[in-house]
Amino acid sequence: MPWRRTDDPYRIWVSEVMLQQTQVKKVVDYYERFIERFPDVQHLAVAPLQDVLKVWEGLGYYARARNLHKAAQVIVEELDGKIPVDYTTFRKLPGVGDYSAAAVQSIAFNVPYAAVDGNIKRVLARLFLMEAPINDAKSAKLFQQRADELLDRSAPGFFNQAMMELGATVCRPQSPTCLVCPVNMFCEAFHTARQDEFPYRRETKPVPEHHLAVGVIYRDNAVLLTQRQLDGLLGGLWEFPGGRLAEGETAEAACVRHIADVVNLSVTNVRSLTRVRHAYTHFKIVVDVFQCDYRAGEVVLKGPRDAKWIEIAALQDYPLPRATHKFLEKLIGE
DNA sequence: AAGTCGGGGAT
DNA sequence: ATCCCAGACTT
Repeated sequence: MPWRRTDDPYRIWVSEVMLQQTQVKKVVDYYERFIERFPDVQHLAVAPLQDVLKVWEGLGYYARARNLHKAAQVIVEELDGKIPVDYTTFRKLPGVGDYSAAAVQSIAFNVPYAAVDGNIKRVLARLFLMEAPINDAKSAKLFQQRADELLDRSAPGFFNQAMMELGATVCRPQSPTCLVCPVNMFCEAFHTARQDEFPYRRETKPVPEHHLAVGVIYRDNAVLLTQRQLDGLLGGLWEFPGGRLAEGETAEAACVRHIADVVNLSVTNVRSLTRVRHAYTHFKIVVDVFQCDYRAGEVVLKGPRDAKWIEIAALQDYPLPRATHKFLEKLIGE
């Protein structure tokens, strides 16, 4: 991992933010490109948010990028441009929670805080037969206490990384390889052959599926792209206008209706392009994509933060959601 | 304490 | 299909 070969606290911080709820393999390329484009906290602080989102495009949880950007500005403006060597100060920065504060402070500065992430909770649950569900907020304090007790205060960064590495490679969710585990002699689950029962999890709820219709509106050689508000789902990313189907409504009718509602345009020659599916954390979507031609009206936004007519070739300059990328190729092929 | 917020690899 | 990932923030 490239962030293991540096002692630059900025780089270690960036890696820890990217690694939130994201697997190492996925992060590596994004990390390399991010560091190349924003090599230090000053470069990140002065960069336009759109540039940061473009580099983050496809990594998900875009609030991480917005918070990282904002935190960099706070560091430059209020903290002398240096990552604070202090847990409490660093923890106050936007996007820095208990885990990231402990990880960065311990790995970059050798400050003795125990990090607790998903991997470590699983390792602890098995080591001590902890029945607290690892996906329940009520369990957090218990796992933190166990981690605090176990922490090697002479080498906290090394210890935290070793615990996570153990969880990622040996003490895996399914089929842990206990026979080659370096700490199996300490593990209560292994001693009682109950490693497959742990960790406990609280039940998760089924996710609903929504049906959407969006329209690619052509006018001269351009199409209309709208930007989402900065807060909420996919904040700051660009997309084609559309929305959910009403009860009993056809996708085509919903497309025309939402275009009238969201950007105040009337369109004509509506033709179906394709259908894509995508899964978010709390719901799934089926999106019917239409192409259509501008007929009349002036763009007035209800919902989006901004809108622009752009040429198809310029789409690659904008941060777009994965669901949009799923039909972009068909659009360019036209 | 529960809900929101992406995307993809592993199984 | 389902799980779950080097979580943080809002309500």
